[in-house]
Amino acid sequence: MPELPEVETIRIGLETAIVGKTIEDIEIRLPKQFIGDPKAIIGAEIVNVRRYGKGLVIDLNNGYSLAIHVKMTGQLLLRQQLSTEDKERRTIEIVLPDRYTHVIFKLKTKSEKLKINENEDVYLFFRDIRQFGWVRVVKTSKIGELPFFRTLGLEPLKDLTLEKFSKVVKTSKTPIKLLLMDQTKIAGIGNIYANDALFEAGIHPKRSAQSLHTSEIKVLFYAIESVLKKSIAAGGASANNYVNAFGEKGTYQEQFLVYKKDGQKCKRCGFEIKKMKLGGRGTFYCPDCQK
DNA sequence: AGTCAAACCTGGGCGC
DNA sequence: TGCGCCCAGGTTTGAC
Repeated sequence: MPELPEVETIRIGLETAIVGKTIEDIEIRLPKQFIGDPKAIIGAEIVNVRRYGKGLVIDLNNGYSLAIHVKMTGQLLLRQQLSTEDKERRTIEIVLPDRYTHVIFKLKTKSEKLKINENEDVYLFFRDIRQFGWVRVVKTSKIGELPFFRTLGLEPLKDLTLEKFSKVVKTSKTPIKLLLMDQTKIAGIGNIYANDALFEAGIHPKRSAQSLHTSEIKVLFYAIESVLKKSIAAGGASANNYVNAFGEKGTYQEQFLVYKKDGQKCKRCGFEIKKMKLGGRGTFYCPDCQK
C-alpha cells in the first residue's frame, strides 16, 4: 500500500534517475490507465519530480506534466544498466514488461549529457496488478485542478503544523483513525501509518477526533511525524508488493508496531494486539495501551 | 454538507 | 489436482 513514505521513496528514485532525460516514446497497453494525449509530451524533457500526499507529478519542459497515482498495487519501475552490486541489492525479479505492465515510457539521455551506457535505452514501466492506478497528461498549470490534487489536505512534515493539525482534529467528530486517513484533511497517511501512529500515541482508533485532549493531539502529531520519518529512512514498507523505482523493497515492515500484528503481543505491555473493522478497513490496536 | 457504500481489480489464502 | 468465497484497500462515484 504505497502511502506517503513509499511514494516519497519512489519520487527520490525517479528524481535521481530520470530528470534530464527526454521521453522518446510511450506505449500504452491498457488505455483506461492512461488519460490524456501522449503526443503532448513526446520529445519533452523531464525537469522535476514532485509528490503531494500519495500523488506524483513528473514535470516536463514544455508546460505539461504527468500526474500519477499508484493506488495500492501500482509500481513505477526503471530498467537500466545495472552494476553487479545493484543487481544484488535488487530484491524482486520481474521480467519486464509482463502482463501487468500497462504503460511503457522509453527515455533517452540528451546527447550532450551522454556519458556512460550511451547506447542503452532506459525504460520507465508503469505496472499495476489491480489496475486501480492512473497516469495522466495534464498542463503543469492545471495540476491543482485535478480532482485528487484539488481536494488534497495538508502535507505532513511540511505545511501540517501542530496548530493546523489541532484545528483539523478539534473540528471533526469522525473516529480519529478515519480522520488521519481522510486525504482531503491530511495528505498521505494510509492504513499502515494511521494504525502505527495511533499506537505510538496511545490513542484508541475509534475515539471521536474532537474528544482528543490538547495533550493527546500534540502526542499524536509527533507520533505521525515519527512513523513517517522512520519509514522514509527505511525506504518505505514492503508489507505487500511495494518496491521502489529500482525494484528494491523497503524495510519499514520490520518496524511495524501494530499493523498486521494481530494475535501477537504488544511491544509495550504484552497484551494481545487485536484486529477490528473501522470504516471498512482492517484496524490493529492494543486494547490495553490505546485508550 | 455530511456520511456511507459500492465499484474498480487481481492474487492470495482459506475451507471443503 | 480445484472450486467458491472472502480479503486486501485508495480513491471515485453515486445514493441517501
